[in-house]
Amino acid sequence: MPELPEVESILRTMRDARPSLLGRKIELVHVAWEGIVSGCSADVFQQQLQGAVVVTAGRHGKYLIFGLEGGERLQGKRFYLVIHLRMTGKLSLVQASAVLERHTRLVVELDKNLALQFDDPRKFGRVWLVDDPKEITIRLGPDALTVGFAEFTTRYAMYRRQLKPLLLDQAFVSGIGNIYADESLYRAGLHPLTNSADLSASYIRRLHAAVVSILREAVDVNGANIDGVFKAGGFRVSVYDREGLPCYSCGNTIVKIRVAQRGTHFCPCCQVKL
DNA sequence: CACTCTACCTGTGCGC
DNA sequence: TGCGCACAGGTAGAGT
Repeated sequence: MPELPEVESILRTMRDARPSLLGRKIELVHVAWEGIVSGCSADVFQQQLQGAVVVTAGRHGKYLIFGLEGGERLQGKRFYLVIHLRMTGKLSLVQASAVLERHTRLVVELDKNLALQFDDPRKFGRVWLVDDPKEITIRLGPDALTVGFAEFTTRYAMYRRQLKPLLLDQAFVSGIGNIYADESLYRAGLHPLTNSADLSASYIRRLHAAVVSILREAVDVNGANIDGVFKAGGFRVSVYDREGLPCYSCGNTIVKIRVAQRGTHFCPCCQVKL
């Protein structure tokens, strides 16, 4: 269940660790399951990737964005490989000789005897080739890890809806998933069913601070966790998946409800409905 | 705009 | 032990 911190962790591994994905030339592309490719056919995807060099690596919300140059697509012009891991996707930089796993959907073979391998048991993950990453990110709000208070407030004012689905809405702010939505609301002391229009300015500030601090802390502990076992990484959850267990703060029992078809966990004592 | 529901998928873990 | 089924959740899209 990669959310923003897990994707950031993968990005840092690919970009900053040795060996790095940056500078690698794509030699061969093997699409093991065609449904993974969005926006063009698997054949076109393979042809256009082959020969290109990875020159940049970035992220917006839960989307990984790799800049490419060379190859057969629009000679001389940079283009982009965009990857979304959705629920169960796992991306790793492996030795080219690595044995495919049962749920390997895509292998991008690189020079230096490396390969980028995309495993995904549930086939929810997707990859795109685009001329401009905005084709994907135009629909997304600002990245939740770095969004400032002013922009957060401006965008917040565009909606009046329950806080839980608002936080999950990638058009509002991008990168928050079910786990960190619940954790952010707990830290902010806000009930998930509270309507966004009912928050005072100080509560909006508190919500922003909660979101950003939770994500930063999660990024920090995942950064220490290099071997690709993610889930919630080293982050210690306070409410998520803790139904029936005592709240760390007040000792009352954590409750689970369904909000917008999602499991939603909160402390009925610490989280007030305004 | 807000909301609800469905589809996409398969591994897991429960009740019986 | 095994069967059936609800459940997990990110996103798109359709419908109210």
